Amino acid sequence: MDGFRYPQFCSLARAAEILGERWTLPLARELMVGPQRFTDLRRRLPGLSSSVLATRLARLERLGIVAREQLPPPAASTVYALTEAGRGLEPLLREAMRWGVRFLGPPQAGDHFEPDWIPLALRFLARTQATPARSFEVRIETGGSPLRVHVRGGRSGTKISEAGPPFDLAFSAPPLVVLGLASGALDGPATLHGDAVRFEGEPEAIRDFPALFDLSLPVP
Amino acid sequence: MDGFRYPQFCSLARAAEILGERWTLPLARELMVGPQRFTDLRRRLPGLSSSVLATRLARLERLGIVAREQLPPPAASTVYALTEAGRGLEPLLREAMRWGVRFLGPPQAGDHFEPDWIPLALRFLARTQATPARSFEVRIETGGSPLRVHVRGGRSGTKISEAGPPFDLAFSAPPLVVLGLASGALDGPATLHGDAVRFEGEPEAIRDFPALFDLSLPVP
DNA sequence: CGGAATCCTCTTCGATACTG
DNA sequence: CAGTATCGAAGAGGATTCCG
Repeated sequence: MDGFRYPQFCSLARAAEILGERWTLPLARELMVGPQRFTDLRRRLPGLSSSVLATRLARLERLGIVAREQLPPPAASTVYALTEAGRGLEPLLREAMRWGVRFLGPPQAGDHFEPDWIPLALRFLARTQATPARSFEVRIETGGSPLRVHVRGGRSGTKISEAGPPFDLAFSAPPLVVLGLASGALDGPATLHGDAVRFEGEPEAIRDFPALFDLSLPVP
Repeated sequence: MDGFRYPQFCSLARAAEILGERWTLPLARELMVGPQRFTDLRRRLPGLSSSVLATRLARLERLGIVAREQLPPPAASTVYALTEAGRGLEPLLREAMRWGVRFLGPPQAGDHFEPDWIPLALRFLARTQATPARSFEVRIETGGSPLRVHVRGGRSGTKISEAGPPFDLAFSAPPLVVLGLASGALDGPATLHGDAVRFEGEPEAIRDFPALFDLSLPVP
């Protein structure tokens, strides 16, 4: 009842027993964005049935990777959040996301997409070696209030933070355009001056933007 | 026929599709040790049937993660080796191994164990922050010829290499004793002077050995 | 909203046996 | 040695329904 067991004395096998179940990795990614309600998770993971979701959450809770929390009265509801052990998955998810980029390819019909995957991806795919000393405020248009991410290159790699600090260039674009700019799949200057994007600051800075990330997408 | 597909435009989902199948992660770990024959893999992964192994290898080969190679005439035989993309799994496996340590626990009856997992684990679990400037030659007793690993602490983290360079302390021990010493689960000085271990050099250096690794096992 | 319970289908696993 | 072929059993997945 507690999943498959690899008969091996190896910590990688233990990790694989937990994470190797279907949907567990995408589920962990969603929780990495922030605490979510059961219904949020169902919406964000189309194809995942409620019974399987309940099973996965129960197991992760039992293992101490996820914890339920009660939201304060106004919005009284249960949310699922990562525990310490769950947040410890970040390096693993980061490397999985990096490795998977080579298999990403262009979006397929029916593929789901969440705007707030972009801030997560920028965080996970930020270069850790020296990058150009440029700073950006990226505003991701979601339909609702834009997500804001501050991106700063530097000697010790790219740093991602909440919006706020000064910037060379701020630009506002739809999620997939941000991804295209970060990967270099879209031509920076042309896109910046196109209809879909608004910006303020130094437009030339956009040329350095892709260098801040480890993200090379096959051009669609 | 090509496995489950998560309907998501996300590189983590692509990685999960490939690595989420049963046995794939342990299989990748075995290939990370070095190229292996079909039969080697069956022996090293008890419980994995030949048909499933063949299926996994075929898929990984099709995806360009594993390649067959022919050994030169004397030992004419096929081996499976990681390609570039396969070797690119190292950071992911490293983080999975690190994360899984918290679930490792003591060996269970029936758990399989390969001596050469120890060099791999030392490599993957080496600390990346500053560690004590001590160097060790670790000789892992396998029953056959000992595996040798050179471990050196320093300002930029622990470095693992083939045996060779000078050392403060060299010691020879069975695999699980090496693991116990690295994790701190075994008392260094007592173990070193016990029956199971032979050493040369500065015995006091053993006290610094656990500090060179990110490995804290729950004491059995 | 947040699940638990059912039911049914479809994989997939693992064992075994067999072959070049 | 390096697989393929076959097969029965188990389990996972998905849809749906119902309930607090």
